[in-house]
Amino acid sequence: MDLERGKGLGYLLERTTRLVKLSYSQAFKGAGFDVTPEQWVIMESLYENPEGQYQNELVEFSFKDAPTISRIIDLLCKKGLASRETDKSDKRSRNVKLTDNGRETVEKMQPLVAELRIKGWQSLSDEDFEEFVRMINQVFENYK
Amino acid sequence: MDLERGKGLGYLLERTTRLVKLSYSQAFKGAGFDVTPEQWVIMESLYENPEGQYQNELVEFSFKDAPTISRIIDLLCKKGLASRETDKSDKRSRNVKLTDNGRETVEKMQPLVAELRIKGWQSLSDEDFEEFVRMINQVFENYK
DNA sequence: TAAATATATTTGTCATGACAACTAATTTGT
DNA sequence: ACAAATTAGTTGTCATGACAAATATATTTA
Repeated sequence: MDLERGKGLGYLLERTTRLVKLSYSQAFKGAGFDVTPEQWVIMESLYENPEGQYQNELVEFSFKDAPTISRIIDLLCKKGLASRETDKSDKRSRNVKLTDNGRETVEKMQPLVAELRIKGWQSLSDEDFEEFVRMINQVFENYK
Repeated sequence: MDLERGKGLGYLLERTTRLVKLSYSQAFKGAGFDVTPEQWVIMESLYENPEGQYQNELVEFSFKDAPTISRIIDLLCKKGLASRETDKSDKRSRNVKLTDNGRETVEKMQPLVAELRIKGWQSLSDEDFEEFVRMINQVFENYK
């Protein structure tokens, strides 16, 4: 890589992340799923939490801000993939759950996502994976 | 990192990239520079190419699409940091250059950017850097 | 050379993401 | 108990980014 052009880490991270997202996005669309990668991440989290999650939990989990999460959930609800219910004991909170349709969609998408994840690691070893996770998390900590 | 939650590579890349961009963005703002990280990347490229660059060159360099680049340049021009001139021999092409003010701004920002780049690599060795570049570029190739 | 293609850029639309400001509900401090 | 502070979520605004479609100019090809 041509790092002498001074583009540095941010450039590498940014263009790769953009490509990964694009790849997921096109694969989803190509397989007939009207779901963005961002929506997928939320759906996966909801799938693993069948009792539902409060929006602030999703905010914490995703490192995105509350408005962003609010709008992603708006879209999931509009598409009938998730539902929102005001909490009985704290009327500020809204519990988000997948609908039956949402759960089915996650299950149908899982094999495709598994494939895409494998694709990303081609030509990289298990050790590489661990190293990569260590380093990217160090970078994350460095900017936190 | 809690990878068993199935978030995979995309999640790691995405949240880290978002944080890096946020960190740059806030540092720029805090230092009084009204420049986004995306605008900075373009400005840096233009600084290294004083003869100017055509928008399609910037598209290729950045891996972004033409509309995105067109709009980033709109903003740079609006802020008086860059200028656009229709090419004499090919009236479709527009040559983009930094203005004097744009060049000065780059020079003033450079030390801050250097600091931020160092910050990102804290606790990581030179070998780490090389490994990281190798791996992230492999991931990039895997999705290309 | 005229018609078909290709290229460079722009405009429109939508989703994401950051920030500020707002509403509504809950908790704290006195 | 009540005013102040905190918390959960929403709405507005702007920049970025992807995609589709449009415009304008160049190039190719029949």
